[in-house]
Amino acid sequence: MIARVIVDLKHHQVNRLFDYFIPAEMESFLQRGMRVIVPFNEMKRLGFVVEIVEESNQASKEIEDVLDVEPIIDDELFEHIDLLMKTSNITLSHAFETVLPSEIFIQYEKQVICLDESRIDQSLKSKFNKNGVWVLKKSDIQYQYQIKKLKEAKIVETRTALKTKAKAKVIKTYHFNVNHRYHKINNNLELISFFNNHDEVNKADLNAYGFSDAQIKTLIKHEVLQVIEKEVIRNPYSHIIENKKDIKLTDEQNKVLNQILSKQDQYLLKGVTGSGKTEIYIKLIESYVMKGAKVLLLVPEITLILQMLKRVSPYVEKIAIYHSGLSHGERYDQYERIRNQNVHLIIGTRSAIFSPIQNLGLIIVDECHDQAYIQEDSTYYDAITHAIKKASYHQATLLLGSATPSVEHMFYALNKQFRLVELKSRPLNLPMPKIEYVDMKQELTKGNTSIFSEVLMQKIESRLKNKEQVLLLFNRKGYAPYIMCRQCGHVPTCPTCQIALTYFKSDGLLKCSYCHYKEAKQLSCQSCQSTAIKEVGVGIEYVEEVLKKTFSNAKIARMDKQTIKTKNGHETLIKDFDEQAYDILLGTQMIAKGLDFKNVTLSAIIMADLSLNIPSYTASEQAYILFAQMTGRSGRFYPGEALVQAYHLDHFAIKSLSKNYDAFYKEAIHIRKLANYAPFKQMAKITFEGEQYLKTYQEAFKIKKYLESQDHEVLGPYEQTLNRKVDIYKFEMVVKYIKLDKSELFIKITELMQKKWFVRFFPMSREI
DNA sequence: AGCACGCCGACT
DNA sequence: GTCGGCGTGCTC
Repeated sequence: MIARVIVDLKHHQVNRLFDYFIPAEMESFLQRGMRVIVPFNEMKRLGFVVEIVEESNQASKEIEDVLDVEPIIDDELFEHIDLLMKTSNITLSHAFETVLPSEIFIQYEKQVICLDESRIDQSLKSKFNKNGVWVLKKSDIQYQYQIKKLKEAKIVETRTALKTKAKAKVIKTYHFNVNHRYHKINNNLELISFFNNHDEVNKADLNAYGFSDAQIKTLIKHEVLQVIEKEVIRNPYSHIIENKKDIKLTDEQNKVLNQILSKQDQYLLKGVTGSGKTEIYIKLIESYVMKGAKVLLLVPEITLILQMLKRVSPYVEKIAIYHSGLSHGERYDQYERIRNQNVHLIIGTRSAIFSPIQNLGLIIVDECHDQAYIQEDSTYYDAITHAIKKASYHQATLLLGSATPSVEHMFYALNKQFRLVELKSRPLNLPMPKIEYVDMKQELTKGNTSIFSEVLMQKIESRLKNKEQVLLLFNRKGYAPYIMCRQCGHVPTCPTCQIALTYFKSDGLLKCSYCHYKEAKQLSCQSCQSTAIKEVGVGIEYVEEVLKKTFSNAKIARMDKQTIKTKNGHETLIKDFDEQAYDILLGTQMIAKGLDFKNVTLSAIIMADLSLNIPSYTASEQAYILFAQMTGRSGRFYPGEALVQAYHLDHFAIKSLSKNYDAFYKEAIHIRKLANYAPFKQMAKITFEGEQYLKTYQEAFKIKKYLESQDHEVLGPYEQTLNRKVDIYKFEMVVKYIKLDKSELFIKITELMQKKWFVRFFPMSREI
């Protein structure tokens, strides 16, 4: 028998199946989806069995080891892998890596084993540990020649050692054996009496009561104490204890709940901000758990998991948490709990969509408009697309929830791909916040040069007086978007991206917003040594400064990437603001995400224009979502107001805020239709990288011609200069299509990859 | 991606 | 003759 194996190496040149003989003793239990260790070109590697076949003329080596008792990849996961491979041109190894937790992968360690210590050069002796093993580090490459010589002389040998990243955590507990036959037991009467009151005791407790390790050891030796090993779950959120409150649904909420419960289907729940979507989630979860089905609840960000957990935990007994921020050990435990069907509810971020849930009845995707459901780095995927797949696979109900669905999801709902259910009002008869606009052009003619309009200042003042809270959005990081020398006009730029560096006052740094480049801000100009350096434009740090000057008696907090850097920084800030340790919370777009503050009665957007000037066809949609979510933070428990300051108030993303989502959608979908953007045409970006300018352009052009011959519209290729690597030229094009045969395109791309071009296909729209 | 091998040039 | 750098070719 032959196993067809994908080897854990992420490169297009080895992106195919390799055949291995299955040793007779493995034949009975080896299955598709299991992890194996295989010899591969002078090394040992982890592999995944994708297929088992009778014969192959390719195989020449045997599988060395099988790591699993049960397949770690089931049929469902293979389908997700398949979908990933059809979405963008990644390697199979990338796909496996994406759907599996990193803990089930293996770390490879190259070891040099000493065979004859006496013949090893003095200078190398310190490299070996006391067992005569030298673990090679990256920096040890310089010794490769010496090692080779030693190997030839049979003084050392090398091997690949494999290490797991996480294991089950085991604690030992001690149990008193009444049937022991230890005659000197009377020396330990104290200990015995201790066990009269305690059944199972762990070592730390025994030590704490004054029993020494030596004492314990002796008693174990004479079988007075029995050791019981127990696996324990590392629980990252064990400190959450919340009280159960009775949830009373409004008539509108009840109607929606019953609609969703009545039929297994895929729903889009559109409910205005503060309409109580979470209460519906809780009722749904309770109902499914009662039926014995499992529920998966996705939220866009790690920080929202805690909030959701606080809300949901009183109603569900066994909850697993799954996200990328867990430690190896924690994630391993949560993964095993899910696999062993030991939980009712899984709360997680986008990667949780791949968790191995059996008997799944319901998937909820909260704030489904959020871009965070799309992973854009090495492996592109849209968790919502996979949620649809997962729901179909399990015949589970899917519920996408948002106050502001993406234009595409709304379009699909209106075209019956999702069943649309709506919540149009807030409970407790609370009105939606009243929206007011301020034209900053007029503010200037009135003689107010501040970034705060007079109306806004008055409104903040009155909130401070009434001990109510204010949320302010200013969506630009740092202190100033760039700095300039007034003597010679020099602007510090990023050496790789060639764009102006953003100035961060609190760290005294200049940072590039495209790559990770940063440098210290100098007191004098690097070009002419003048000290007349001026900040140009405003960022959130500057706004904070002005705010503190203007309202010197108010307690003001700032929330952006910089201020929440510390662990729990975000959590602490939210908690403090909620407990009214601050009057005003100023933040970038992160303050608009899913927060529920009782005492906020004013939310304001300063310089709304900042969010509109992004070069993407979804810019207006993203801006509207941000604004609507932001204004929706106000007046959740007491009537509230919202204020929008901008220069271009006539933009529809701003104008429709005072109307409703449907007004925005109508305008947005009209523009999409006119410009042939998604959802009317699907869109994708293809990037080409190569060492030669002209050749790379030509190869890109060939692909363009090919796509055009298939009647697809192609924009570009145009050169990309931003964030370009040294000596690598980059071209980019956008293809618009209705139905694209990607497998044929990917084959062409793969051919280019083999010829040392680097080509990537990124979806820009969601295909459903 | 990661490994060995082979060629080349520099340095005893 | 040795050592290290880099390009090339292969992986069941």
